Amino acid sequence: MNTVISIVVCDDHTMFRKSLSLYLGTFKKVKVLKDFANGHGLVKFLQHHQPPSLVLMDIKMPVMNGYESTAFLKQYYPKVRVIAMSSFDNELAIAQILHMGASCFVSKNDEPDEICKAILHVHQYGYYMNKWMRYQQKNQVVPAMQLLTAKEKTILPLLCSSKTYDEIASISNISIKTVDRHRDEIFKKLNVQSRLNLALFAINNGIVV
Amino acid sequence: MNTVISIVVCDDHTMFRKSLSLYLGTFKKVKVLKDFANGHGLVKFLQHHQPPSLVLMDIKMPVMNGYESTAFLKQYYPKVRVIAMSSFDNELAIAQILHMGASCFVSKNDEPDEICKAILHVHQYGYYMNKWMRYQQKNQVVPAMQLLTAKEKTILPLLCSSKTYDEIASISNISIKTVDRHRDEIFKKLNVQSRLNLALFAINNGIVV
DNA sequence: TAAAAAATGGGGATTTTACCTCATTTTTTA
DNA sequence: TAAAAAATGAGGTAAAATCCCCATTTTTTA
Repeated sequence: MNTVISIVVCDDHTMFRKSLSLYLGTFKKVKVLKDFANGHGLVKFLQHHQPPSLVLMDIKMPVMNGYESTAFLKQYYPKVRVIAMSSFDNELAIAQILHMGASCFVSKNDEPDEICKAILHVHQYGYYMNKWMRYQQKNQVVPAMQLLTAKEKTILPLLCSSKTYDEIASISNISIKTVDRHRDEIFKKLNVQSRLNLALFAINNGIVV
Repeated sequence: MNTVISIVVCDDHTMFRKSLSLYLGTFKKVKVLKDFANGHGLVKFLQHHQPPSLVLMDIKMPVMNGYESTAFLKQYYPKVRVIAMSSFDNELAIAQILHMGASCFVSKNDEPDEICKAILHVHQYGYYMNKWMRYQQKNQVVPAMQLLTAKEKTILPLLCSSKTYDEIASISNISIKTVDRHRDEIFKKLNVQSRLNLALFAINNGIVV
């Protein structure tokens, strides 16, 4: 293929996003169409522009994170390939973003060269087997958030804040006892024993910011 | 001045570090000597090489973080200017790194152009007044860690883990009651009401990883 | 439409945290 | 060396969190 690969970069850190875009732009085969601080910018862009062939997607972003953005793309623009990026090389987070429809994952701790290979390979073959993908395939990792029910997912971020159960119950319009039950289930499913532990886990997985 | 500004970049994210280095290398006035994943790499480098005139220093890094690395540079290589960088634009963290001896702070959310200006200005005048520095000067921010005593600093990360007071006491070789007292003081000084709150604060300040 | 899963919430017990007061010893600093 | 700061720890209380049990209603799925 000699066509230029059009790319959009989504990452909340301007300096990273811009310098990576500049770097990628030095390759003849790649053209960075646009870059956004979160998925929302991309969504608005797609309303009036042709979609790129590929999106480099950070996982942890404000407003609209990588999980939501990837799910959106897969629903409305299924042909757009997504390569997920993250600074936390957490197997559950990787499993989650792949489950949302990402074609590949690269770590921000990888060499920049790795992302070039990923771009070229994903564009040509639809996948790229690096160490992260091999690990996922070998260990059949189940994404943590998959284990949680809809209600549990809404309770989770509240448990990761300094709100009391009283406040969480009030915000969620349910009784403290129900919050209690949901907490029980979440703890069991994610294998933690305290809200502090849960918060550390959630931060580590990009589930809460 | 027409001399080339020699720079070292310290940041644990390879992809960011490398692509930023490539970007900075495109400027005639700047030469990126070397880049490291943490302060320890820089320390080893300085044992056998001439120091750079400037270091771009991430705050949150494993092994040897930005605070420690800046303090080290100021003690043994006081002529080397440090520009601190971070993804969390936390005023207390900025105050802390400036207190350790950094000449300027730039956020990873700033435009890449901002770092160029900072480099040129710090190299020429020793300082660069951007919005972060203005805020610090205007509000006379006192770095949080400054408020804590030595013992409190050692207890802090333990409080941010899921250890019980029993375990913390055992690890620290003091009674639970003493842990209790230290916790009291830390909470008051940092104005938090729970360990979960403390952990979120500490993560947000790059105090714990 | 029947079965399964999810969401709801009451009762109750134990543990852990949070927050006081007070006092002694050790270390640091002026 | 005297004063100040830091580290130590006891006693006690109230609140919050953790972890069980149980059952009913609602929603989803096969």
